[in-house]
Amino acid sequence: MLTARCPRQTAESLFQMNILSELRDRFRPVLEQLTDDAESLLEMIRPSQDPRFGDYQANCAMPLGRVLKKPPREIAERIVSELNVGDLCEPPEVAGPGFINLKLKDAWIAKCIGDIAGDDRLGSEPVKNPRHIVVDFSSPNVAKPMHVGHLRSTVIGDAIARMLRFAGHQVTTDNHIGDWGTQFGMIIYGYRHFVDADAWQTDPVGELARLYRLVNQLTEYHAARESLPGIRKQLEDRRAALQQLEMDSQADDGSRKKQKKAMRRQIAELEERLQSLQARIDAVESSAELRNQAREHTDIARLSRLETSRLHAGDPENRALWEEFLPKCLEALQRVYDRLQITFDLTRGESAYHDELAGVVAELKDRGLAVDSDGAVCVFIDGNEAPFIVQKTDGAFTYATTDLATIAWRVRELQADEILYVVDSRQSEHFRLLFATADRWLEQPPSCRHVAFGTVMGRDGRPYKTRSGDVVGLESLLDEAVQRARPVVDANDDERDEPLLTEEDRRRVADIVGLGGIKYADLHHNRDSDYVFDWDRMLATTGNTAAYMQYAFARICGIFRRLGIDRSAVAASDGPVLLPTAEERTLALQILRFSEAVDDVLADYRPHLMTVWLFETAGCLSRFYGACSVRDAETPDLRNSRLLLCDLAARGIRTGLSLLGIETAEVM
RNA sequence: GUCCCCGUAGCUCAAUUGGAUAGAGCGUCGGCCUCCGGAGCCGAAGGUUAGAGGUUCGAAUCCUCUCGGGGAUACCA
Repeated sequence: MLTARCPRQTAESLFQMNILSELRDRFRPVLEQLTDDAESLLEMIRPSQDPRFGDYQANCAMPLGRVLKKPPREIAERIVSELNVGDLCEPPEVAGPGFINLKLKDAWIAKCIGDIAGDDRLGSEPVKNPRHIVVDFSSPNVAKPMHVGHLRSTVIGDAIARMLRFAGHQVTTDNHIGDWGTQFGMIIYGYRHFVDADAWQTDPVGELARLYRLVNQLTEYHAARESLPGIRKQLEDRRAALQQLEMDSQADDGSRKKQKKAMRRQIAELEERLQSLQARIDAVESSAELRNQAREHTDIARLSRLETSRLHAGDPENRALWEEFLPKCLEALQRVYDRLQITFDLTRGESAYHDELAGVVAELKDRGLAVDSDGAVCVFIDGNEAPFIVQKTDGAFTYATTDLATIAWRVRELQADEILYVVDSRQSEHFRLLFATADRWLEQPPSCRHVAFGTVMGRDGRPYKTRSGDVVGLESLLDEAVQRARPVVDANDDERDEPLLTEEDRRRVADIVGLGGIKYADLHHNRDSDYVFDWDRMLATTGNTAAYMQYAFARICGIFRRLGIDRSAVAASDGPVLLPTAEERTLALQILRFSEAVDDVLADYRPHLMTVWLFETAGCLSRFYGACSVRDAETPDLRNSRLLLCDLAARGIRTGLSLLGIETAEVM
């Protein structure tokens, strides 16, 4: 099996190397003769799950059989007889109820490998109709320190933005930070009453975080004390009711059983709430200082809300404090983003839209979309019980109003075609109402999409917290990741006869492995399921992890280094692509599927489909190593061909990881 | 109460959105090799896809009900 490599493609002559698209192009004219709706049937051409059924399969004969009222096998035979795929496939086979199985010719795979050998995009073609897509992600509240909850939005949003950009879309990443909300009133109040002047001088951001936590704690303390008697009463009532029910009913019928069950659950919930309220109260009362502060600031909740509304009303002193606090908060955020290598084109927080909110509400009312209801201004969307509140009884606007103003701005100023919100799935109702409102309000509403994701859980199956029950700060999380990655890096290098890494190298590699591990663990889960945060699995050197993938890359680099061969020289050389073994063929085909992986991710914004490709590629690579020696290849051509496969696999892995925001190291 | 999501191997997750015999990793057990980076490769065990009906050539996936878990639910963002 031997095929001459095509002449190098120039950068200008972009070509397509997407097997699925190619096959669909071949099927299209045939299917168009049979039906008006060829496109939906073309979707049914897909990679085979089982290699026994070839490389790809077309499942369109069965549904077509129903429409045309003919046996599906007969239709499949007809499609096959009219299909022109002789240059790329072995003769197609019809199997089962009417599956058409397609096996690619080795020669064609080899030719395609030759075509993409010099291509940095591995044959992934930029989209023909680029759109302007705003990706709204991360969006922390500035006065509060970032925590593990912000990680998913940040990592998933960044990966999606990178891939959209790679695919050729115009992308604007926008960090819609919370820089105008109630938390600012809280730190203003805290600053006025509790600031530690020395701490403020040396570590302003840390001091602001402390002030926020303090005010929050005191506020919750008073709220807890206030609600405690009510909860106790409820609990007693429930317990009494349950007892009554148990005495009344000798014979349990179904509904009574259910009632009791519901009651027990309510009791358990109340007990839990009572416990956590009590813990909050105890935390304050066990410290003399906090006890005093609580006594002196009984009205803290109302007063800090007042600070917020003063800020919004333009009070010069509060405004000055805000101006002073904000840059320091942004700096702290930037530190985290720098470490994660995440950038935003825009950081337009809520404050940027403040002046437009009154206009938004007025316009909604004029258009009859918003109405007064119980003193608040609301938009009601059919089919939703909950209102979309754009102005509260006290006259303040809500995040609903801000989000509407933001959409309008993005359409007006950015000419955005599409907006993606990478936000926790718990906010899906908000977005449903937001999008429905925007659709009715704007003349040319953009296409909006809530890219939702689940909660980060601990190993106990509950939301990830520290042992004391606090949320985990993001910076300490990143520190721990790097710290845990270091022994893994050390162990690998120490095993060598001659260690390759300097102290500085090791630090850098630990950074890459640790931070990559955190990102990869998040991204390799289907985004809408909750996922369990587990250090050991995250940094494992086996299995579907960043470390394993980074290792696969470094291993190839090591082979080239040991053989004294420059990788770029291999990609640029002209020589035949040879695929004599099953392992070489499988690896080659897998490499050609890179562009499918990019398409799959973007079809529904699911980065985990890229990790699937990466993991399968690494698997193909390992099997290839086992079966095919590069160094001891029988002929120079074969060796060169194998080097080319190695180089392409390495570049595929590096590119795939980089689209997920994950780095690689040539030596690790 | 209403609405939304979920339930797949011991554990963590997939399953190309209705396709063929439900797949990986970890863990367990058993093999391989003087192995270019073994962080490897091959194999085994492990499943009534929570349960019951239904739709059709075909269901983990769609519909109905039951059980179990989570979330949202009028002025926090």
